[in-house]
Amino acid sequence: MMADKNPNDGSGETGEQLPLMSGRLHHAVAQRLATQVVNGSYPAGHVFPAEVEHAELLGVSRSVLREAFRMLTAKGLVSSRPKAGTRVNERRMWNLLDPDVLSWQIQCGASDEFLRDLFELRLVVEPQAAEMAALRRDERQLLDMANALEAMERYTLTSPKGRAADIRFHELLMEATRNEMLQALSNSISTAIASTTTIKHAKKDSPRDPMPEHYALYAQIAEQNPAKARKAMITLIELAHADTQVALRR
Amino acid sequence: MMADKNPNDGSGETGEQLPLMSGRLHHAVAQRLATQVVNGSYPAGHVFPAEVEHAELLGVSRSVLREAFRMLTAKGLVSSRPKAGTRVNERRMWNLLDPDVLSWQIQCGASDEFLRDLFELRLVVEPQAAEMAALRRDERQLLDMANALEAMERYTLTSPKGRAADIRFHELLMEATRNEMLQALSNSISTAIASTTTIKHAKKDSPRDPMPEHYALYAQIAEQNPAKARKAMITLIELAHADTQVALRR
DNA sequence: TCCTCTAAAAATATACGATATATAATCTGT
DNA sequence: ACAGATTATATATCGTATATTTTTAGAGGA
Repeated sequence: MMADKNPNDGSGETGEQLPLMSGRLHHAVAQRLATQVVNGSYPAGHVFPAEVEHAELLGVSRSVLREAFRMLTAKGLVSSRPKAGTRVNERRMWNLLDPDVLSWQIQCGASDEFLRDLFELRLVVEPQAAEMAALRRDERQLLDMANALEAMERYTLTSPKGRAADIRFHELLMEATRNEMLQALSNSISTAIASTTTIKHAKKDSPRDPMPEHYALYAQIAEQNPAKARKAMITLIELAHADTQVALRR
Repeated sequence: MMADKNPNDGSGETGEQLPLMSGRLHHAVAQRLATQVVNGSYPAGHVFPAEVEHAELLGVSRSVLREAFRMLTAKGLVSSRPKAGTRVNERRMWNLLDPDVLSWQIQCGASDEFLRDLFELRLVVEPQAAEMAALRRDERQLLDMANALEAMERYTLTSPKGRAADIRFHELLMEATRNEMLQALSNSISTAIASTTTIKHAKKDSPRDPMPEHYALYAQIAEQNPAKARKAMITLIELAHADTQVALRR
C-alpha cells in the first residue's frame, strides 16, 4: 500500500508471500506472523531475524514490521529487547481470550483440545449468564431477541445474515446480564465460534435445525426463570459442540 | 530514550508530561493515552489531533506515537482510518479482559460497578474452576499449592513475597483445571485484583486473616471433593470482595 | 589454574526525521 | 441525487543516530 517503491506484490524477494495486500500492511504482516506463531511454526523461545534483515525478508519497511510486532506484543505473543531480539513467548503469556488470538487459533486448524477447552469455558460461563439474563432482562432486550431469532430462522445459518442474527441473539443475551466483562468474554467466544460455524454450514449435507433449542432458551428468559434458562443454555451449548465436532471431523 | 535530539525530559512543549521516561517510550505514551481513554478524559468518538501535530504536542516522534496507537488498536480502544483520523472506540469494542486494560481501569480508580462486575465474574468462573481442579489436580500441583500457602502464611499479604505466594496459589489451582483458557481468564483477573490488594494492605489497620478460607479450599481440592471445593471457593471470593470494598471505601 | 568482578565491544531494538502515496471524507458542479 | 475533483489524513518507505543489553575480554585476586 502507498509508498510502493519496493512494492509488496505478494511475493517477497525470497519467496515469502503476504495474503496479497488487503487493508493495512502492518495488519497483514501481523496476521501472517501471528498465524505462524500460533500454529507452532515458530515455537516458544524462537528468535526472529534482526529487524533490518527480517523486513527485507518479508519485503516490507522496518516501520511496518515494527508496528506488526507491537500488535503481537500487545497480545502477549512475543516480546523484544535490544540486543536479545524479538522472541516468541511461552503459551501461558499469550492473551488466549483476545478475539484475534482466538480467531487465529481457529484459522490455524483448531486442535481438539482447543475446541474442548473452548466449549468447556462456554459451559462454565454461559449457563450462569443465562440465569442472570433471565433475572435482569428488560422488555426492549426481550423484543430484540425475538426479532433476532426470527431473522435467524428466516435466513438460516447457511447465510451470513442468518449467522449475524445468531450472534446478535447471543449479544443481546449477554447485554441482558448487565455485566460488561461477561459481555466481553462471551462475545469473544461467540465470534470465534461463529467463524467455525461458517465451516460447519459450508458442507452441503444439511445440518441439524438449531432453532428449537434457541426458542427454548428464549422462552425461559422471557419467563424470567433462571434455573430453566440455565438448563436450556446447557442444552444449546452441548448441541452446538456436537455439531461442531461432527462438522470439523471430516 | 535513545535518539534524544528533542529529548523527552518529562515536559513536552505545551506542558504535556510523560511519566518521566521509564522503559520504552511508545509504551509510556500508550499507557498515558490509554489511561486518559479509560478514565473518560477522551470519551467514545473523540478524535485525536492529526499525527504530526499530536506527536509534536506530546514531544515524541511520529513513529513512537504510531506504535503506541497500534497497541491501543490491538486492545480495541481506538481505531484509525485515513482522512478520518484516530478516534476512541465505544466501550463495547474494548478488550475488557485484556490484562493491561484491566489494570488501567484499576489505576484510574475502579468504579464501584467495575468492582462489582469483576467479582461477579469471579463468582461465575472460579467456583466451577475449583470443581474441575478438585477432580483433575495431580500430586505435584497439590504439593506446590501447599508450599504456596505456607509461604503466604509466613510472609503475609503485607509483603510482596506473600502476595506473590497468593497469586501462585491461584495460578496452580487454575493449572489444575487443565483448561488453558480458564487459566488465561483467571490469571488476568487475579493479577488485576492483586494490584488492588496492594492498596488493601497498605492501610495500617490490620486486615482480616485470609488464611482460613485458603486452607479450607486447599483441603477440599486435596480431598477431591468438587462440591465442597466449589463452596469453599465461593466463601473465599465473597470474603475477598468484602475486604476489597472496605479497603477502597476510604 | 581457576574464579570473580569490571570494563570494553558488539549486536540489536529503539527513536528521530524527511518524504511520498493511498485512502476516504468532503466539497463542487452537474 | 450523483459523479468527479479536492483535501486532509493515516499509511508506508528510507536513512540515520542512540540507548540498552548481552557478550566478550581483561584485570585482579584466591
